[in-house]
Amino acid sequence: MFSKACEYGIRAVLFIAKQSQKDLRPNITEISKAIDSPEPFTAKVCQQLARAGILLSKKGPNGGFYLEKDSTLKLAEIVATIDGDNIFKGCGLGLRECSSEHPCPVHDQFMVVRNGLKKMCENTLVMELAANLEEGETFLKV
Amino acid sequence: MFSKACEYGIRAVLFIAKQSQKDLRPNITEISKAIDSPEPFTAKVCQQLARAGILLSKKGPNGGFYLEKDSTLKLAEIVATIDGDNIFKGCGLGLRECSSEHPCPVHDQFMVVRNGLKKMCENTLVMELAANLEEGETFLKV
DNA sequence: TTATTCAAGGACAAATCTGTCTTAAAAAAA
DNA sequence: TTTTTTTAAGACAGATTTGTCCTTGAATAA
Repeated sequence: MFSKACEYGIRAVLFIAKQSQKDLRPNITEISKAIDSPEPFTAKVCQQLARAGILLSKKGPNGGFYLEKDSTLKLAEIVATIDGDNIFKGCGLGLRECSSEHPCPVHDQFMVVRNGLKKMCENTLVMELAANLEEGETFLKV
Repeated sequence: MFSKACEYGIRAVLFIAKQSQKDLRPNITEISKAIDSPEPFTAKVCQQLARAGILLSKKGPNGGFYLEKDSTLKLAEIVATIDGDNIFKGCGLGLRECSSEHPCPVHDQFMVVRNGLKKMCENTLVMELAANLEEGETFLKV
């Protein structure tokens, strides 16, 4: 569904969000340990998210990645930054032009599924998911 | 969402289904022209589907690929054969173990979307999609 | 000011996916 | 039986994704 980069990206952001709620600013080593991901690859993804303004970063001692405590970041923004929005908009069968005027054979069926994914990602707040994480109700690795 | 191989596979099967309804047995050249896909790559995909028993094939003059007219083939079988069933079952964030006992932070939300996709693919009959194609209501290329 | 800690960035390597080419083998038609 | 048409299969090549390594530069603390 999502690329590896996107999976790591979401997991990293959720960990960072959880730490940010505790006024901590994890560095890449801590992040990749917490989410069990390859460190240099995860660094790339976090850098990309920081360039896009999704994450904030601070260099030097006690630096790391963080989010504003009152961030209203949604899942959809992470996905769109890393994987683009083709998953939310593209044709399920790969047609360049697929619309109600020129539909592929599964156009209507896919629209329902894709819109479900889109709505879900747009309605899911990173900070809320991070709160559940904090309670130990959900997990970021294994 | 799906791999290129899977996109071509579905489009190829739908074209073959449509032709089978007319008692025709298209060869690879005709198939890849009809769905606008790279011929040798499409051949691989069709061979894979034939090996899996999804498609039937016949060698020699007037040979080609075909389906039984009363085939009850569903979209889900094509997808599972080419891309595996990870898209229907796997964790959205890539966790090896993700279940209600050990859920990732988006487990419940993804389950809804994934089940929607799964149900849709399991309920969609290739022969019905092919019928709409025949009416010129839907398209397999551009 | 200096040393340390960190993100940023670029070059590289491996693996997978996508796509091509060539040859073999089967089946029908001539 | 021979030729032609077709699928089948394997080796290869390019592109993309995934993952690694090394250097640079910024920021803080000492």
